[in-house]
Amino acid sequence: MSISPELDAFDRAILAILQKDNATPQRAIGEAVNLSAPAVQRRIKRMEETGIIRANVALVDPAKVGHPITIFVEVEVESERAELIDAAKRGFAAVPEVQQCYYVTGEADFILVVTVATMADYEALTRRLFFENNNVKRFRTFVAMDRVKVGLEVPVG
Amino acid sequence: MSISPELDAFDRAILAILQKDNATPQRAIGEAVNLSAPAVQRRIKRMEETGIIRANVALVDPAKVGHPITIFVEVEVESERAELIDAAKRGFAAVPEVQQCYYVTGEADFILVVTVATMADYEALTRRLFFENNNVKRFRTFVAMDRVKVGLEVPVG
DNA sequence: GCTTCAAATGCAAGTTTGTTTCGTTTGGAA
DNA sequence: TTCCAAACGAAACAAACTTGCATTTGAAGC
Repeated sequence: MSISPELDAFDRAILAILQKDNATPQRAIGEAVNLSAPAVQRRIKRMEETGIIRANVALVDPAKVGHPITIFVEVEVESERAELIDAAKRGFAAVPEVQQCYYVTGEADFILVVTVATMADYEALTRRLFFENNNVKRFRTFVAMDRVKVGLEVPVG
Repeated sequence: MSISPELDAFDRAILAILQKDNATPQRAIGEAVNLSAPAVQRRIKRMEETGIIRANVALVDPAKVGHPITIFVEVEVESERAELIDAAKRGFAAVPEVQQCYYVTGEADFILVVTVATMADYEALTRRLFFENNNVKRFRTFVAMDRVKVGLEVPVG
């Protein structure tokens, strides 16, 4: 499929702006990178089509919508049989409170980022996701006291 | 400061849409939630002003811009003196490759999410951030083999 | 029960932004 | 040098956002 569409300096400059604020008018982007608005528009469209831009989204402050608690969970599984791992991936990904889920090497198998309203909710979630799951050997919990830096920005410079 | 401006069902429905795609026309949002476009626009504006919506951004596929490797790092510090912790927070947050940084309870003090082009880059980063930092006692690395679910979406239902 | 007032709404006009068209330029390859 | 494909900018066009205004709604006070 994708013929790795080789980004030039214009594309990178545009991405840097859009990763900070994708509501920036194309005219303004154009002025910033020395390109006309249509040129900017065509490049953005192409990057969306090729999947370089995965999505355009609003970032919501979790605390202000009733989810003040962010938690990291390291999960260790019993068996790494492909079939069971896939099931675990699907299971974790399907839970809205699980914001992020990574399958990792090292002393754990999965790392989850979870957002909840109360510790009671987290406790209920652990029961559902871990205690009632035969393939989960053990898990470790890290509660965030400070979300020092939160984002999904990728350096493009 | 903010007198938590109490979200109603309309606001939540709008947020749910914007967290998936903030390029959705306000008219379309209006149809989905049974409100006129101006009403939608005013609610969005208010949520942006009150900080419920933190930002509007494009999500970029790291692999397609030359950062195919995502790594989690658990960092343990020597001293938890407020001054040193603050310095660590500032130091981590200032690094572009550090996409996320949380100060946590538990067996570690910080958890970082790092995005790099090569393991050599990561190795160089560890030298800079950890080995050359007297307050870092130890760190553990987890390399992501699969980014099962990646986002910052917060449940609002 | 009636009045009042603040907040939110919808419609319609006005403005900004996004998109398409089209002719031109640019950089390579034949 | 010629040719061709890709990308560009200016301008016309379409769509979306924004504002003003009159109306509705709901709760508090009389």
